[in-house]
Amino acid sequence: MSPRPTMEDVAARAGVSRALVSIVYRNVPGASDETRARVFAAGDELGYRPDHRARLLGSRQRTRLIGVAFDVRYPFHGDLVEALYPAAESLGYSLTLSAVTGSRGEKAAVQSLLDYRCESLVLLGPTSSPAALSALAEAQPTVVLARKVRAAGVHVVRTDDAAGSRLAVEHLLSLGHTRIAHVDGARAPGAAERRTAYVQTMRRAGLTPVVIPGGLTEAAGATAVQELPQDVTAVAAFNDACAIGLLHALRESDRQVPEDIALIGYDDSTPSRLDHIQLSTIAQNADRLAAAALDLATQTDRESPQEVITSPDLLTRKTT
Amino acid sequence: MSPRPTMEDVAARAGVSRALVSIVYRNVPGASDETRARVFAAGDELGYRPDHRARLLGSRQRTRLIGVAFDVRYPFHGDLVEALYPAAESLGYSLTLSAVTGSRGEKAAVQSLLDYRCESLVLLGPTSSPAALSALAEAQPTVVLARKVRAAGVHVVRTDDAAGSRLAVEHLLSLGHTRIAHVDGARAPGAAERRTAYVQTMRRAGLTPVVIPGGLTEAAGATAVQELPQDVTAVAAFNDACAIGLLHALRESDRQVPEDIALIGYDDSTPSRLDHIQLSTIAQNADRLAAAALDLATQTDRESPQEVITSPDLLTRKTT
DNA sequence: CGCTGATACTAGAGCGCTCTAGTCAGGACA
DNA sequence: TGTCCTGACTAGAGCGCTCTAGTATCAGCG
Repeated sequence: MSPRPTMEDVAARAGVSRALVSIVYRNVPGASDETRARVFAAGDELGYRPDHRARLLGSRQRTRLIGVAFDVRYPFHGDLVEALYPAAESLGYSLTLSAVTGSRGEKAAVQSLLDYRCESLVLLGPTSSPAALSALAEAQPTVVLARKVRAAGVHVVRTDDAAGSRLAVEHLLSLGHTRIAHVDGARAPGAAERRTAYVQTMRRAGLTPVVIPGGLTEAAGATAVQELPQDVTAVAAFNDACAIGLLHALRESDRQVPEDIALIGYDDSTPSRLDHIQLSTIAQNADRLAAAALDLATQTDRESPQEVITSPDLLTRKTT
Repeated sequence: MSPRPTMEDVAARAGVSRALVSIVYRNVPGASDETRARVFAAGDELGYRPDHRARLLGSRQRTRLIGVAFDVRYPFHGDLVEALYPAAESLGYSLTLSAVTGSRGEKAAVQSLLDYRCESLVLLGPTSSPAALSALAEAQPTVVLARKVRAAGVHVVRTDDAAGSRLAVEHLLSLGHTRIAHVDGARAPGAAERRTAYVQTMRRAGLTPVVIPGGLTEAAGATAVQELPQDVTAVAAFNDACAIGLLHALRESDRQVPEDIALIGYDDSTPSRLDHIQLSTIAQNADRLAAAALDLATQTDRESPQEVITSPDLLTRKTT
């Protein structure tokens, strides 16, 4: 295993100084096109790649590194990470990931990001206290993605729960439904907003809201079916899991979806896409969220922590 | 934003040299207990954390850094990453992650790991060619996790598909089934091994194997139901998706699972755990895989690339 | 002919660590 | 007294870069 070539090696081979190689590889002005080509050729021949660590160490102020903490257990975090990469690249930043797992807490994940001296932090659905988040924000720009929090100095990017709920109800209304129930998410984050938006949208349409206590699990959805008034023709559920529970309970009691009852979920989770489920749902737009998060993360003006709220999208599948 | 404290700051505050602070923080011999305590106290007061980048740069040969490339789209990769963290820690290594996404290929992911000068590479279910993998293995120990490949110099850690298939069939046999069919995975990776093991296990039990062409999607499973002989009382499917397709098609044709037909999948995927599915399945043991992968990754003797095959576990839920 | 101002390039310090090769004090021993 | 440890600590080079402050060369110009 021969040691990897360094700038020195490339410089020697190209017959220039180390500094010039640096100039060429950083793509900054100060070298002729001819020399650039020669340096790159030498680098390629040696299989040279700049050492990221040394590069970061050397660059005085800006590391152009953004730390991302995500939870491996949430598929949606995967979608966000996927969207964050190109967003970071287009801003000239690179990403370093740190996973939160069952056995590795958020604190450990964030700490390892800080050890890499990230310029800013993007935390996906963090569960830390507002105080802990504020403490992080003091040292570097910190963006909370996909969770609603109020913490001093912390930027927040999330989707508009009220708008999503409205979207779901309006979709059902546009399909001609008038007896629309909402199975709520109890005290889950976002449940209150979705419930309120449902009620308001119904009222605005001159209809009577019917809120049925639910929860964020399939079991909760299945139980809620028993509370469903007979005349209800459509249900907007708090989330996909709840909707799927409803779906199966309805099918078991021989009610056809969407013929007898239309059903819409919330989240666009993986199960919602299964062939035999094909749940209509509300999707958060990962690309928009990612772009907004990185915009805030790279914003140097640290005066005003911001809250960016993006609107979700309606995904009609086969249950409406 | 005051710059983060460095070793110099800690040294000054503790009244010792920078080198001694290094000794203390690396937890190596060469400092008295009393001084250790004083240095740590000074560090804590300043909120000092060693700079990971500088640490890696400075340490001549060994970076004790393992690069992990995973695909954000596979929940199982999340399980593996989760298992890798503690495994790495117990060996005194740290992990750096790089995600493969729809828009970010394996090559880019691996390249960024190499830019961090990882000592070795662990690739989760890589799709690169054996030649490309071999090329990587020339520069540093490379472990392919959860994919069967033959590439020169590359370590492979995977679960034993044949054993898993055998486990599934033996489970059905132990339940008293004798007419057991296998819905296969066509040309999917692992399908041949699982099919062969099924056939052998059946023959060894003196039974006639029934292999039905399937695939790795729900649709494939649903279609396979039509090919199912009437007298079959149990099915071992290629994977969970296929089994779930079977499950729904069976239910639609009013056949009860497990009463009329028992069903077992393979993978322990998220949908298999859903309340109304509760699919019995074969699970890969992430902890064992992770431990074996890191064992190989940190093995300095590079003479013999190894293949470690761990055995999977049977998970009985409600379909058998 | 010197002066200005590019452009192309280089020397060398410095980033925050690790690590080798020390120094220094004190104790054991002859 | 001198020699040889040993344990505690330090000086300083070096890791592979970046970046400031240069130098060298040349064209243009009065």
